[in-house]
Amino acid sequence: MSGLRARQKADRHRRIIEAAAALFREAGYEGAKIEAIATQAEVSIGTIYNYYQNKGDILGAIVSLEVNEVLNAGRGVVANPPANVGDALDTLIGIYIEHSLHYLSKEMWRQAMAISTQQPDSPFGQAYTGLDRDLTEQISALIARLQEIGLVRTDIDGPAVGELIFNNVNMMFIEFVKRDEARIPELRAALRRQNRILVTAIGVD
Amino acid sequence: MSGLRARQKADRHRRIIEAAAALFREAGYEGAKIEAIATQAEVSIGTIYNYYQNKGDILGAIVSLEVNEVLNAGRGVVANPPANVGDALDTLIGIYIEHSLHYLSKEMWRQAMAISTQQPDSPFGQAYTGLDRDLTEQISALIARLQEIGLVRTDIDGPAVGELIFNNVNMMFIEFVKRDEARIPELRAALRRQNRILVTAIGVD
DNA sequence: TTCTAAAATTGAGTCAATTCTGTTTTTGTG
DNA sequence: CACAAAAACAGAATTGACTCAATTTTAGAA
Repeated sequence: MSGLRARQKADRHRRIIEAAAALFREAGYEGAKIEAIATQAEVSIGTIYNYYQNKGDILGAIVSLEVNEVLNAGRGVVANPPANVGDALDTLIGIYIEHSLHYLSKEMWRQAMAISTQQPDSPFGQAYTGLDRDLTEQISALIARLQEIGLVRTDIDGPAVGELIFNNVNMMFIEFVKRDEARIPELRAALRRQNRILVTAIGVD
Repeated sequence: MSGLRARQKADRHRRIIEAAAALFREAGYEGAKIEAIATQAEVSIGTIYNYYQNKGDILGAIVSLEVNEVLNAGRGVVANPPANVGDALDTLIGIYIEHSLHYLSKEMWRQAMAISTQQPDSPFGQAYTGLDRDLTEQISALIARLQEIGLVRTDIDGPAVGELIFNNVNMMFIEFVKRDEARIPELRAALRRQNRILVTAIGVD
């Protein structure tokens, strides 16, 4: 049977993640001591390190859950985009931004981003890079879809536009999480203003 | 006299920075122990923490030196840009990128970027945000200059274009320092390809 | 059921950043 | 030239992430 051991393992994974997520929210990333996570998850410190390479990887697991939800929500927009380039971009980006603080606080995002640049080769660092790539591709897919529909000129460099847009969104999002007082509506407005330039450049006349 | 104390202070600052810069390069950021920096700078551990709030701030001081050099070098291009929008952008961005690894290794950049997102309110975090803003403004200034010369349409949103370009450059640079095997020529080529879209959008016909 | 190898768990111990408190140096005043 | 207050220094003590050797649990063969 692959039963007992596998079940216990999955259960411990879940308990660790839940305990960590709760403590990260309550006490912040640094404030959540490994010992406290271990106690709350009812495992020992050593066990946590058997499941995750380091504290950052625990946060990484939580971030992946969130970003994958965002990607999923984005699929709907790519399949059925609003009939206008500006609105299409705004809708997709809006989904990214509105979902982003569902499970993760700004402080958790800051930590996650920091770890992913600090240790790009760690499991989490690579996963994070992969998620960024998936998001970029989703934007590129939207551009391609808009080309099919005839809303975007077919002679533009789609992938390059996708990268440009994602990089800008990502950087704006980084600045957003760096300032606790920054608000979502202002972020979206700034992005619309920036994207307007691209919309006129790539839209059919 | 405000002499002795101030002179010793400046001297200690310099010794700490020099020791840290040398050790960061040799051993990497994590590998450079505070104790070793203290020994090499001929001060005690406590004194280092009297001068800098934490290890990250020491790195921050070094990064500021580098970025300020880059900004300085950029001024020349803004004052006298090449007579072509694509080349002007490429020249300014080229200066940024080529200077970037002069004093700082990729590993040091990664750490610096990580710390600036992790602790946006620390002295270094704020300084880093300020440097980013200065770079954005320099790009916007170049756009404005190109508008004066008549190379860029005057009906476009200059500041928004500046932000868009800088955010993209910055994000590409982050990805560049995250991969040790990434090379400068490829980075610059990718940026040219992305900027081409904007160049056609904002250039006069 | 009993036994053995493999897998998983445990928590005391290690290591390095940061803090804290007592000591020394500098300054400026009488 | 003392001397007291302020500033700076020193390094031992603290703290918390992470390691590792010893122990416990599980799987499955006999």
